[in-house]
Amino acid sequence: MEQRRKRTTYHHGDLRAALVEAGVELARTGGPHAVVLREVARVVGVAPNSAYGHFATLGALKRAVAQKALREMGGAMLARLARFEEPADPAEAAKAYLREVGRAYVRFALDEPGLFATAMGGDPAGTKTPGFVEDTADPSYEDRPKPDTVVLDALSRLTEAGYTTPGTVQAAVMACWATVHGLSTILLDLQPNLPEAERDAAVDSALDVLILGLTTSRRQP
Amino acid sequence: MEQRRKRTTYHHGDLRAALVEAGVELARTGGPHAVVLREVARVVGVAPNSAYGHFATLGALKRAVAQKALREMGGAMLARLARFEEPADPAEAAKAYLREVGRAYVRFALDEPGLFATAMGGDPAGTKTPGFVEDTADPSYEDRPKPDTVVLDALSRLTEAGYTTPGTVQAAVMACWATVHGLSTILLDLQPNLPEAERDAAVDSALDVLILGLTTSRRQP
DNA sequence: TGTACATCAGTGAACGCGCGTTCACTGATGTAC
DNA sequence: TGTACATCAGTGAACGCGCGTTCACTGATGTAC
Repeated sequence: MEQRRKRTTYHHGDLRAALVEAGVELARTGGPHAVVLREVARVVGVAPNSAYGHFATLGALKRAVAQKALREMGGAMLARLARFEEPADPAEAAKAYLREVGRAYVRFALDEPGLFATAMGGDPAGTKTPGFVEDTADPSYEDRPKPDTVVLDALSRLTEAGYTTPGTVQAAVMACWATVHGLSTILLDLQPNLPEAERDAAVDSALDVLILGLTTSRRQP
Repeated sequence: MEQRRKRTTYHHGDLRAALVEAGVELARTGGPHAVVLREVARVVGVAPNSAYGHFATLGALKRAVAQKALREMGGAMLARLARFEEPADPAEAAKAYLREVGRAYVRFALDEPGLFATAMGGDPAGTKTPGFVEDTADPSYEDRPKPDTVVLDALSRLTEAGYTTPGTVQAAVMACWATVHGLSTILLDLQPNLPEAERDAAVDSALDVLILGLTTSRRQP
């Protein structure tokens, strides 16, 4: 809590980025609630008010932190998916890929609960911030999609495999998202003490139901 | 914020219940974050420290409030379900009932976002409270199940209708819960501005996928 | 190459706030005789 | 029925805390000549 970096130069160099980065680390440990202006400044080793040169308000800083957390989640999912070996059969591959995307989503939530809550937490009582550019074009974002992009990608593969028609993708997205997001928040907030084995079984069986529902024709045979 | 009730007697009568009730009302309006000891006391019209006669700590009060919110959710779901007209065919009835349970869950979340967040919010930084009975046997709770009981009930009806085998109920619970809870949190936190029509469509199609997945045999035909 | 000066980036001190919790207390209540 | 007194339930004032934000400032930087 009182770790602070030494600094030799008077000018920092890139204080804005340092503030956001410190905010992300605080969020990682303690969730969005832990992103507190004075603590962020303390970690960076800078006066409490120096953030006002770069952010109009704490809310603006928190929004930047949330953006970064969201991208870190997308990046983590992508990294895991890169290691995924696809089945030969394209239909099976599409299903297995979607399952893996679901697992990756939940895994990030469980591994990084603070960042997950920060990324997903709604607008954290932040007000509008006129005068400051909100969605900074951070070059480090480019290889890191938002998680919903990853989910969408998996669904379009399912469509290509002939399972869902393009018209129903919209609906399928919500079903997928609800399942993985629901699993994540339930396991984190409501069932935090579930043994690991049961947890994994719950995730897999919920994904079973999801994929079965997505790949079964709407008209019963 | 500064509404306070007048009180004629020095002794309150049932201050404990009044504090919890005031807490629930604050949670209804502003979520768990709004349940603040001094504000609760203010609303009841009592000294800020008087709560310590009934709760060891703010955390204990918040936990009581969360319990009550959870029961209010269960009650609201039950009230809606009582108005539900079942199809004649028992298999269809079981499916339609589950769908209605899902709708009731999400509806409560959308209608009472503050209470929903309070009921579902994990342990809100509250510590253990030795010396105080935690799960008070409040008689007003008896007709109000917890929401998960309602979901479980719907699933056992599905089992009776021959859709799921008793062994897979555990798994089915998680799939259901994830869908309805995920829908709720997504629509509240991540997509708060979705038009009502699209929102309802999203809920229904996600429930479609869920029910289809639950009622389709695991082995593809 | 060296100096003057405008601009920039971070500082130091202070503000007012609402919070949870503590302490010693006092007014009201109910029971015993 | 009336009084004494122990118990109970809420009080008043204060504590120390960390917060977001403001103000006038000063040290460092870069550009013009």
